[in-house]
Amino acid sequence: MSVNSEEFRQLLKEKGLKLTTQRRMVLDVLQENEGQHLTAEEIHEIVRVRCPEIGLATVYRTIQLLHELKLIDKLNLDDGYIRYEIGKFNDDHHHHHHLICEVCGKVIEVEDDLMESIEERFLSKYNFAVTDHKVKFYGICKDCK
Amino acid sequence: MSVNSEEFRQLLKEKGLKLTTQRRMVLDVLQENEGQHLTAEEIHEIVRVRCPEIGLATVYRTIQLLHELKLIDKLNLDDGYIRYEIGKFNDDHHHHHHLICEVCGKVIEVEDDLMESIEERFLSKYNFAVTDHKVKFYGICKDCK
DNA sequence: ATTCCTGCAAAAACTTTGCACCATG
DNA sequence: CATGGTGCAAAGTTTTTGCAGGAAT
Repeated sequence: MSVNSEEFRQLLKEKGLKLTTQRRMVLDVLQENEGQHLTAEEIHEIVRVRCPEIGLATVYRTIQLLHELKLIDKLNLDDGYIRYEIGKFNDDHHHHHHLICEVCGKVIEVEDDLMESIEERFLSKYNFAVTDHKVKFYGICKDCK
Repeated sequence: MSVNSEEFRQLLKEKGLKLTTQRRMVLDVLQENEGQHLTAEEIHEIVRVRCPEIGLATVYRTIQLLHELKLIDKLNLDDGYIRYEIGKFNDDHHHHHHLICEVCGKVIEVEDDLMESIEERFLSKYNFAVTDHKVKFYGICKDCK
């Protein structure tokens, strides 16, 4: 499920990169906060508890790296921040979507593969081979009705 | 299809706002560039051809206003810009999705209502009433294969 | 040792705000 | 002529970059 230090070191090695305390800690924070949608600033604040000297720039650089390594997923909830979460699609493309309540702003995560039939249709209709998707549904959650 | 000056004036009046040359021109540009995904800066440059004295700040303010009036649609292609396009969902919720090619970056627009069955499912499964959605599919287009 | 990384501060990029003057209704 | 809008410039935010010192292999 989660990536241990040796696996991480190996992934970095393939790109000629090194495993540093800072990289390990940023990944740890993301892994420990699965299901959260954290901004760079939020990640920085959490990491700083254990590693007070870490700079925000390093967090930004690490986040980009983790995204390139496909360890984390980027998402945009239209609030002016880019948010990140640990990638759940490591285990065989099990995507999830976000239901965003327009009243309370709550974000509900949904695991669902219903999108697959649509993706097949795009292949036959437009000859476009979908490899990933990002879906946001806006609406009203059960508590706000 | 497109919003004329009187309709626009009426929409503004309901909010106690005035119809100005600048607002009319920004809306014109968006309407004339249907299918494009324009940034504030791009809109500014196009409007400036006809109205050289318009300021970028006015474009930003107008864009926000048009979005509140639901005349334009906001979209994010993860390139660091917020982009806008004339809303096609005026005519009875006929949404469209974006197919983004990971090789050439081309954005293909797709009109499709296949999402409806999924939305119905969210209602029964999560009691979440979807009112809107934003969908981006990433993949490889036919030209890049 | 060499190469890569980090922290800091400065810069960049995008967007918002304040204010005096101007335009609309 | 009252109210709201505009342009400009300044300030705000979020993110990126340059560089000298520090850490990893």
